[in-house]
Amino acid sequence: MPRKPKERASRAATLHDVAAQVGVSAITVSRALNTPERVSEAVRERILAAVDALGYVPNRSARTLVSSRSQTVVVLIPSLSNTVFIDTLAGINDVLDPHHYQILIGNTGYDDAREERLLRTYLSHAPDGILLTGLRQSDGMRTWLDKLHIPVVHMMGLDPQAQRYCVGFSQQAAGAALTQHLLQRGYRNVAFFGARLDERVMQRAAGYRQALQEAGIYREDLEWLTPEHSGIGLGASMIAKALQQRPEIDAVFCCNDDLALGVLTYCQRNGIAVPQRLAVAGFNDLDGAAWATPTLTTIRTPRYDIGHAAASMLLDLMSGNTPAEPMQDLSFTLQAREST
Amino acid sequence: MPRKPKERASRAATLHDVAAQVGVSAITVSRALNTPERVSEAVRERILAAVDALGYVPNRSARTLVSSRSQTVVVLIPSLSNTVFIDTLAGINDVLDPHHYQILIGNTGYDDAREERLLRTYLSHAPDGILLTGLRQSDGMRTWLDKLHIPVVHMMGLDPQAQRYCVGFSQQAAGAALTQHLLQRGYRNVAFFGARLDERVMQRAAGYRQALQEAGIYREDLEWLTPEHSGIGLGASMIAKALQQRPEIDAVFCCNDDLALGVLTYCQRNGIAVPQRLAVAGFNDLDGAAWATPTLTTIRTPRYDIGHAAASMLLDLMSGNTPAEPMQDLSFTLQAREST
DNA sequence: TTGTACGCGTTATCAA
DNA sequence: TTGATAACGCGTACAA
Repeated sequence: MPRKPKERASRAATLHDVAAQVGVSAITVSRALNTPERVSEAVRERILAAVDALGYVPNRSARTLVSSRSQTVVVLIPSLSNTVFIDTLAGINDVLDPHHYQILIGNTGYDDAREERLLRTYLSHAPDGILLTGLRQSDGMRTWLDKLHIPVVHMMGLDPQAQRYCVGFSQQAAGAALTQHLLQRGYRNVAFFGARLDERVMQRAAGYRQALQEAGIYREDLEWLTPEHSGIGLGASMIAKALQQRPEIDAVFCCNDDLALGVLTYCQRNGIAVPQRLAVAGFNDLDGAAWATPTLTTIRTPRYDIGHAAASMLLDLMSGNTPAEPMQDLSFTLQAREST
Repeated sequence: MPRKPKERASRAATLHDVAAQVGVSAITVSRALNTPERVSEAVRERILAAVDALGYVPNRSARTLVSSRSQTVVVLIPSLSNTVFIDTLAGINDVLDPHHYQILIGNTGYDDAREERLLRTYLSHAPDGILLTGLRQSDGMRTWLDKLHIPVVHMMGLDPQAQRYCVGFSQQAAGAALTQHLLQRGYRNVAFFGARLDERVMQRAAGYRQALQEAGIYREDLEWLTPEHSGIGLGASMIAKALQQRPEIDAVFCCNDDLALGVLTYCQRNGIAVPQRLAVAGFNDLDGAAWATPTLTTIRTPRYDIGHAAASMLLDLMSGNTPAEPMQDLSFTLQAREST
């Protein structure tokens, strides 16, 4: 049955509206917009004029429905207020934007249940690909993902079994490297401050333990772990408590720079000499680390590159290719500064 | 003609697949998921089991297409690495999430052309509502928006003509208030540091000028404006240059806290006494302001509340209601601390 | 409570 | 270069 145009109050213009105005068929308008070279220049110009005049905007839902390609990538990250993931997003965007992929950002809030809920919701957009943070997704998520045959790349960490596509670096190796640096500098009572205790923090803690155990001086009672959200204030209160409970500590490995900046502030306000009385190290090398007083020793993480490489790998997978290397280790750099 | 199911390799499960498995019609499955109370419990349970077994995920495109409601809201912000907008997003999310609206985040990068491009792209999702940052959208954007009859709420600033829906506070009044605070403290040669020079920064500058002009001591040559991106490093280099060019300045109004923290760092490293030799003030009251040495005087901005209120207003508009108050002034607070 | 018929706006396919 | 036709997967309207 031929289409009979409905007389609704004022709906958005469609391809048919543009086609009617120009006096061509809808498919010609579609081609004028998507494959302009396949439409004569005269017609094309009249079509583009009509598109402007009517304020026509293509309807992505219709396109997705019929072409079964959404040109959409879902990215799940734990937090929007953490520079690390924003930098990663920038890398992702720089790769996908030129290819006209839309990015749907999901903020999991470091919450596994929420991550699973978000994923299910976002799957309804029929994304062409998915980028996930970390590798500790629940079995439920794995099941959904396996059924849908949508390419997935994991960011930040590495898969010990190398069974999934992933781009990142060894958080544990980085934790060990930073701890060894402290040991080399002569510190013996090295504390570890961990907040939020997500996958990556716990891997850094594992690296810390490993290095101290190898040196034969690991002590469980020099670890302060809290599920609280990280922040400068938290770092300040943690060092206050730690110095009271274990005054012998002479160095602190903070699981991120925010905590470390809090420790530095506390030391400055309380006349604790850094790095003489206490060495302080952070993780990530945020903007503030190089500007702190004293400047902060930390681990520089390749987060922009991780986003960039993960998106590139995903692009490859979405084109039906198999990446040569399913696991990319982008490594890290020890940034030694005044605080140690 | 009745639908004939295609035999494709392995597509995602559809309502029909679930229906076939259970032995009911597709519409019954649809009802079981959307209005469960209208389906008998026995059938519903079998349907839910089949949904799980098949890994069925509803197709949003199809739903949007047929119902002409996308349950989607587009939010355009200038930057993801600025805490201000992340906090705003949190407020938006807390309102829209419970109503099952999806948020599409567009990052304009403080670029008007990019904002317009992004908007056009995102309009293809047929959003039910739009949240924009600021009020300086191009004429092109206004035209598109007017044609589509999609509710729009502007965030952060206020419309002088009160012709558009907006939630924010007067950036100019805040700039004036902070400047008056410096004058009250006895500072006379008050400099202004502006970076990136977006709409809001220029309004703060206008407030700064207004206050100094009212005091009869405005000097054009104490303004340092740069289109560069803001940052701690930039603040440090700006104060270095300013002190060299105009050694008489005794206070600095930085257009945001990042610049101000850079100024503080520079002063600390160069033995410049704050606030005795130089007063320093920022804008926004970020986490670091209260932890700086000395603590930083700044303007606390209600950014979470702005997001919350803007989303609430949009929700109202999307339901077809007309908000009682089209313009909400959420005001600001002067946070006086040690640096002044 | 359940089902049938139809169309949402677009593109793939095939034909002219 | 252009067009006719048929889907894509779902919800609305109506019927049983």
